[in-house]
Amino acid sequence: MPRVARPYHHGDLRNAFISEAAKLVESDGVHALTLRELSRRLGVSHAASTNHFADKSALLAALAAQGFEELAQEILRAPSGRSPEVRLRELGRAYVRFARRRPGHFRVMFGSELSDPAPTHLAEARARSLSTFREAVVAAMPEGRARSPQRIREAMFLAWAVVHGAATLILDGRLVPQLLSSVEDTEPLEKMVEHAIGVVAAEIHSGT
Amino acid sequence: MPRVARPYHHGDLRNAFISEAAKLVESDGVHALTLRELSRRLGVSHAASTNHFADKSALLAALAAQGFEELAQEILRAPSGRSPEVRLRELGRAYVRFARRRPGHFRVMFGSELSDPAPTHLAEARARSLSTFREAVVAAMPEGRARSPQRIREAMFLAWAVVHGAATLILDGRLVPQLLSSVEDTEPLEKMVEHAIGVVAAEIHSGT
DNA sequence: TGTACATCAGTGAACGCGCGTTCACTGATGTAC
DNA sequence: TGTACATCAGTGAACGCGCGTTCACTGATGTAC
Repeated sequence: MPRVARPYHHGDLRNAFISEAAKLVESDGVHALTLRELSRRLGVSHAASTNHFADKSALLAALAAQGFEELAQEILRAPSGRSPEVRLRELGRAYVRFARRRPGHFRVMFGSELSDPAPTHLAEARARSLSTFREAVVAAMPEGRARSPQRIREAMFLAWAVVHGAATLILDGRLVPQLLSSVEDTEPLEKMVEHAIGVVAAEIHSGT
Repeated sequence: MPRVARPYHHGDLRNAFISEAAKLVESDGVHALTLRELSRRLGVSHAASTNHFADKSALLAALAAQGFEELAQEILRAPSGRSPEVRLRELGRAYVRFARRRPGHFRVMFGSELSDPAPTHLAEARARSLSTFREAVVAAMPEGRARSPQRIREAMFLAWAVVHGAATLILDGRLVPQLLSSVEDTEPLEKMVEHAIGVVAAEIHSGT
């Protein structure tokens, strides 16, 4: 018995909605994300999503939570065997790499469309990925009194500002044409990111 | 003859629309910005804006252009008498200060709601403020071969990523509660910003 | 200083549109026996 | 292996809503003489 072209049951519509949402945000921006457009793209009636998401904000929260989980994984996966400074650089690379690989997730995670307050699972996933980031930054700092609360805050802020700014400018296409001839011009971009991350990692590691 | 409470003619409705738009974006986000809501707040019929803006995107463009003009002014106003490194720090401060003073403008200027391609006056204002930024960064670099195109790109990217990341994280309230106990907690925030800007300015000035 | 008149800057009703959400429904799937 | 039945995951029509935009209109303002 041959499989019908469009089975009544989708199979994994929940995840299909999430990943299609990420694609849509990546190509058209958060403001273009509607449940009806997603349903259209998935070839499903526009009421189908209610079986998987209570409402639109639940879908956004699921997408963001998935993003924070993956970001934490990405950070944890950064090689830790080598020197703290190298590890810190890996951390920064991981953040920017994540943003570039999952631009739709990133935009929603750090956009303003999420409902406030965030549902528990999202708040937890976010807190978890930030803790992971924080721990990696602290580990790269010199020991002793250089790890005062003040110093830690400054290091965190510096590291976060650089990687977040880099990711944001890249995703939003701000570097073209002033700093980059085109978005495909990936090699000079890598060099700029490497340089910025290197400066920050060296600074934090030396702990001046 | 006493002034009527609501004169038929507003006086400067065009600018009123722009500044009310900035306020609305600041408090409720870009997605809450609608012509009808602005009209409501200004106590004017919802068709009144058509006399001043062809459509909604024209209003957004005007708001963004005004923002870029002001940002360029802010950068130019940074004291230039002192050392290049000090001047570079002033530049960074100016960028972050602008974002905090005009959060509504900033969000629209760097958001994704602007029509593409941008109208000429907006494109020009944007290019002008970026050039101003770039010139200030280059001026702070050591002379000679340290000013190669590659080095300039790297310095620009580093400086921009830090201030843009800082501004974005602050405006989006990302620092609370991990790095800041509350948004009003302005003193530790100033210190973090100062530190980050100082690190970057020193790096660019020394030109390693 | 008055008057005629063009232009400017508002009003308010109406439009079509796409949205999120709800609802009764039905086909598909899983399970107990 | 077959059957009865509960549950799950879809459909499609309908809803009310707020939006941007258009339109004929009118009151206010500015200007020529």
